[in-house]
Amino acid sequence: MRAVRLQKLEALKAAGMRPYDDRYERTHVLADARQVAADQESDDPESGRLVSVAGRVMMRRVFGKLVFVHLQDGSGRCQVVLDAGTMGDEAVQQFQDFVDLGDHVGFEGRTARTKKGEPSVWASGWTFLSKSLLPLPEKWSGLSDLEARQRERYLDLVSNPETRERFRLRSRFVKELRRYLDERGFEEVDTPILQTKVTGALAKPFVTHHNAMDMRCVLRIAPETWLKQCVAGGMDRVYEVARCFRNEGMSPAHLQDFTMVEWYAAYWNYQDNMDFTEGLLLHLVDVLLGKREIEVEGRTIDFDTPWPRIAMRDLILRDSGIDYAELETADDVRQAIRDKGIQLEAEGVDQMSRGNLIDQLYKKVSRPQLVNPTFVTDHPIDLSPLARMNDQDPTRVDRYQLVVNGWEIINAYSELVDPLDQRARFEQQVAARDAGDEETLPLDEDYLRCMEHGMPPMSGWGMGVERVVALLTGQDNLREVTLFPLLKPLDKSDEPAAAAPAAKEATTDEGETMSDEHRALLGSPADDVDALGITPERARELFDEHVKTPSLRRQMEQASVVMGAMARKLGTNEEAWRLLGLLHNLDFDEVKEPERHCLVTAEILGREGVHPAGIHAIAAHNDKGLVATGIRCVSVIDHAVSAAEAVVGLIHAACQVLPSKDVQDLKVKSVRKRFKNPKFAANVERDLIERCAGAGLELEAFLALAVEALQQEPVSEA
RNA sequence: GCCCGCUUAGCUCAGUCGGUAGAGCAUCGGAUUCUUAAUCCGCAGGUCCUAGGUUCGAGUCCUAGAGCGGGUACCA
Repeated sequence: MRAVRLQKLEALKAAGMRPYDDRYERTHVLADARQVAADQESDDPESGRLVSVAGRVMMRRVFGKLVFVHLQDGSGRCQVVLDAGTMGDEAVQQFQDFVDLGDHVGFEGRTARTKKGEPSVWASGWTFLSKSLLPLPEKWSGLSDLEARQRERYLDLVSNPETRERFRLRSRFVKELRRYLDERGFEEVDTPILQTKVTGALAKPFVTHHNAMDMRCVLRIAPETWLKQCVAGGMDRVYEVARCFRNEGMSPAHLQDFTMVEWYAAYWNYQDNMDFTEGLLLHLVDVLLGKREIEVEGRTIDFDTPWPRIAMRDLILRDSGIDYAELETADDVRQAIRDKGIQLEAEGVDQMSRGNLIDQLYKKVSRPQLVNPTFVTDHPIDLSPLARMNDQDPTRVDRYQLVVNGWEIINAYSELVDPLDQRARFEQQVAARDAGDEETLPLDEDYLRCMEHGMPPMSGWGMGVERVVALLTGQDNLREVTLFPLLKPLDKSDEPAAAAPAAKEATTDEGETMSDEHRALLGSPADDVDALGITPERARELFDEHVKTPSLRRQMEQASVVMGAMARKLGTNEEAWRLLGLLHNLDFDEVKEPERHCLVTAEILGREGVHPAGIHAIAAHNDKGLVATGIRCVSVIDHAVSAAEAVVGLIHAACQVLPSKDVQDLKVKSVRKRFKNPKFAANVERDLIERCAGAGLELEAFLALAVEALQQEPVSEA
């Protein structure tokens, strides 16, 4: 079909037309042209307006020398009629010969109505604007495959009007929200997305690397603390439409890249906040929908105010019969939940803190029941490190969440502005982190300093834009209101797996020293791993258990340091790379046969559930034993492990010939010289070091990086 | 993470018990000056997601993998 269209493209060029024009002067958008045609007194083109319109050809019906075309632009659709009598045989014939569904075409003509009364433009001439080479989706069903609709959203937008409407509503929603806030004295600001600390929420961040500053950065998970600093600076009311990123599980109600609106207003508390919020959202619902009831998943949601305000304690008491105010410890709460026969699905219930248990209980028994907008207020203090403590009850905070249809739409509080209390809360967070809680806030001295300079009382909130828009448009999946959600690439050519078969092929006639079982253990290469699948603590235990020789221990620790430096340089997962360095020779003390070296490590790490790419990287560094059977360096990590493990040998040897034997006195230049001298430390495999190229580092830069890393983080032989 | 499901023509979808892979729309050729998912006649169009396996024979059965979706867990 594409070939046919390419032929047409050539043909129309040969006929002197331009397949891709640069502009077209429109007098009317299609919806307006159609309206003009509908409103005119006579059906007759003679009495119609002379107009020019443009759009995509969506449908065509041919009656010999009479052609009906449905044209679509951003405003809608309008029919265009071409007839030989008005336009001439040749122009109609050329249109027939050259134009396909999907092409963009401009028409001049007069507004009119057909004999059947359809408002139309009676064309007197047409202009080619853009040739399409690929066909549109089926005209009646449109594009329905969800994956295709996300990968090729433009086709979804062209062929499914309801999709177009949904995104139009999202756009209007944000515009109207801005207008509402602007009119009430809020200033819109922009705060950093790229930052050095995780602040403002409890979530795992995306980690990246700043090359010029050579430092770890994270993408923001919330703009909260920046906005409060704006208020401290005298911007009494601020807001931001903030793209935020959270590196957490995906679900219909969670995106990793999403839009949150936050605002803060000085001198308000959370009660003021609720009043304001009710007015704001009701206004948006009225303006955007023109009605206050909507249907989602067969349920009716009624936005009519006032919305109930229920304290979390009362809510849970109502729904489960448990009054957590009477339960002082986590164990008491756990017991009460068990006594009521309530089953919490969450993992780690046995270790959960009191606050977390209450939160889980709420999510289980109460939140799903909340269909109409409801303010859930007065949360336990330990889940709200940035919220103001309640004056009467120090175990809870002045906070609310707005829940609609079981979704948390808004999270708000009277902000904590007491620097001493804030510091204590941060310290609790740090303690929780030390106790193993992964999602805690780090102590933020910059923010505390701002607070110590004085912050006015204030209240504000964060609202998930996608969630609200999904609600208003009756969608149950946030991807339906995200134009281009993240999808895995389909193009297999750029995946590392494509390179692996080549390595396999090259070795078919070589010795088979490895069993299939072993081969299976060795994993598959990948440029990076999100998580190695082993904790640092466990890696250290394995290290202590298997590696006894002091020099080997030193060598592995140094390799770990170098791997860490490489990861920072390359912007990859530093922790995983460090662990690979630490574990790469795990079996060296225990395995005597060189060809079995790494296989035992692979077995051990396989049992520990280590990421296959990591096992592959370690296995690939024993080129003496395993290269014959096909395990060789393919990915970035593979090359990095080899280069790191070899370079520490060279550096150690170079240190030994220094008078002080101290790495601090080692010069990069001398390491470079030693490298070039094959007689120096002859058993250090230079070709392994050169694998740094495969990790994207030039030799000289890599040597410097390794030396500096070991100087900054010396490893003693103990 | 774990569990379940889906993947067939450009699009929307059938495909029986394991026995020559189908329809509609779109495309291509033909008829048609008032259609509204036009109609009528005809042609063409396939990596049945990928790789293995079982079988005389696999879209169909088995194994592994990929993409997507759903559920569940995690998630201010």
